[in-house]
Amino acid sequence: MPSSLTTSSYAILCLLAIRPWPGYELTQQATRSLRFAWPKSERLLYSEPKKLVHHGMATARKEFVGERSRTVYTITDEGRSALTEWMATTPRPPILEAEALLRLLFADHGSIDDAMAALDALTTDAAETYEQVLRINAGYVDGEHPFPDRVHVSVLFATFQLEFSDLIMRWAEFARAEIAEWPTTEGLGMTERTSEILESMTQRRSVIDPSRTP
Amino acid sequence: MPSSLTTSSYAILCLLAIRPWPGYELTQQATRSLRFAWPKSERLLYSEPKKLVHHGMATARKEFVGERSRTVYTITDEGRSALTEWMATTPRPPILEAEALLRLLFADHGSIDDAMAALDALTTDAAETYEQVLRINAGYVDGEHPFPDRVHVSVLFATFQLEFSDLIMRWAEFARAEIAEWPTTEGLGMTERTSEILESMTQRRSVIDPSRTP
DNA sequence: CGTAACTTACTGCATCCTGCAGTAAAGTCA
DNA sequence: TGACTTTACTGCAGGATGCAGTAAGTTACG
Repeated sequence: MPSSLTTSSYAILCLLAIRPWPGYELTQQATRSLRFAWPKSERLLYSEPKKLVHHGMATARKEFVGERSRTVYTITDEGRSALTEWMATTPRPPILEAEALLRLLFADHGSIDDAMAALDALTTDAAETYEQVLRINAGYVDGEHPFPDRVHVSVLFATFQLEFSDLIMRWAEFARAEIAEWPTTEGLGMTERTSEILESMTQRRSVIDPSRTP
Repeated sequence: MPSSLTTSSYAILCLLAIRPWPGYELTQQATRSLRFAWPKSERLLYSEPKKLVHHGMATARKEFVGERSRTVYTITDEGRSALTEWMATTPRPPILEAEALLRLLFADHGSIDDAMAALDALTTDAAETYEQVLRINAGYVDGEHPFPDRVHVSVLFATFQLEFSDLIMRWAEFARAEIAEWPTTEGLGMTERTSEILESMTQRRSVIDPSRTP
C-alpha cells in the first residue's frame, strides 16, 4: 500500500516544483512535457501525486466548481529537498523501444515492402514530432511559454527532440536506399555494400553523413 | 492464463524463426540482440516462449544433461505464418525513456553540477554502446557472425545504433557548452543564446551541425 | 430550449512487465 | 574437495498500462 517513490514520482514532483496543479491539469501537462523524456500512461500520472502526498512530498486540497470537485496538489518543503537530493543521483541509461527497428532487425522474416513500410512509419512519426516541436517552440519567440523563466531549459531540451527526430528521418532515408538495392530480404549475407558499411564503421565514419569523423 | 501475444512475443518468435533455441540461450540471445530495439527483462524473455507454445506458435522439447533438464523451443508452421502476418502490420511509434533527459528538462530544479553530471552519464552510456557495437561488428568482417546469411540486416541495424549513440554524444557536448555559460540553472528565461537557438530552429538548422539544413 | 457531443475530472480492474530472491545441478579452478 | 561461477530456470510482490466506466459541466446546433 505505501509503494515507494519511482522515477515517475520524481518526474511529477518536478512539475509540482514549478507550481501547484490540479490532478487533471497535472496529467495533461505531464503527458505533453514528459512525452520525449519519460513517457508514462495517463493512469499512472493520476496515481503519482497521491503517492507523493502519502510520502509527505505534497499536499492535496479539494476545490469545488459547482457539484464537481478537483484536487489541487502542492509540493511541500520535504518534497523540495527530496527533489534536490534526487537531482544529484546518477540517472539510469536511456531506453529506446522501437517496434519499427525490431521489424528491421528481423527484416529477413518479412518482405521488402514490410521493411519499407516500417521505415515509412518511422519517418512519419519523426516528421510529426519534428513539426510539433517546431510549432511549439516558434510560439516561445513571441513569449508564449507558460513559464517564461523556464524558457532556457525548455529550448535546450527541444534541441534534443529535433536532433533525434531529424536523425531518425535521415537514417530511415539511408536505410530505404540500402534496402531498395536488395533483391530479397533473406539470405543476402555479406554483400559488397555490407562490406563497405563495415569498413566505414571501423573508420568511425558516419554512414548518413560521410563527412563526419570523430 | 492464456494471455495474448504481444510485441515481445513476436520479438521472441523472430529469434525462433532463425533456429530452435533452449530457453536459457534464447533469453541470453534476446537480451543481447534486442537491447537496442526492444529491451525486455530476462524474466519476461523466459516467459514468452511458454506463451508461444500455448498459442501453438512453437513446440517445447525437454533435453537432459545428466540430472538437469533444459527446454528447447522450435517454431511451428503456424508460428511462421503468424510472424509473416505480424511483419506486415503497422509498428507503434518509438518510445525513448531517458532519466538523464528528464534531469535536463527540469535542470532548473537542480544545480549546474547536477545537469553536467546527467550529461556526463549520457555520454558515458552512449560511448560504451558505441564501442560495444563497433567491437561486435568488427568481428563480422572476419566472418564471426553467428548467422552469416543475416549479416546484411545485422549491419544495417548496427548503423542505427552507432548513429544514435553518436548523436547523444554530440548533443551532450553541445548541451554541456550551453550550460557552461549559465550563471545558474534557475530563472534565466529568454537569454540571448536561447533566442539564437530559437532562430536557428525556425530556419530548421541543426544546432550541433550548423551546416545541415533540410 | 432541448439534446447530443465534447471536455473536465477522475477510479477500478485485469493484465502486463520488472526486479529480486531463491533453487539446484553442472562445470572450473586451486 | 571445497569455493565459486555458470547454466537453467521459477515464484512472487509490486509497478505500469489499457480500457472501461462514472459523472458533472460546457458548447454547438437546430
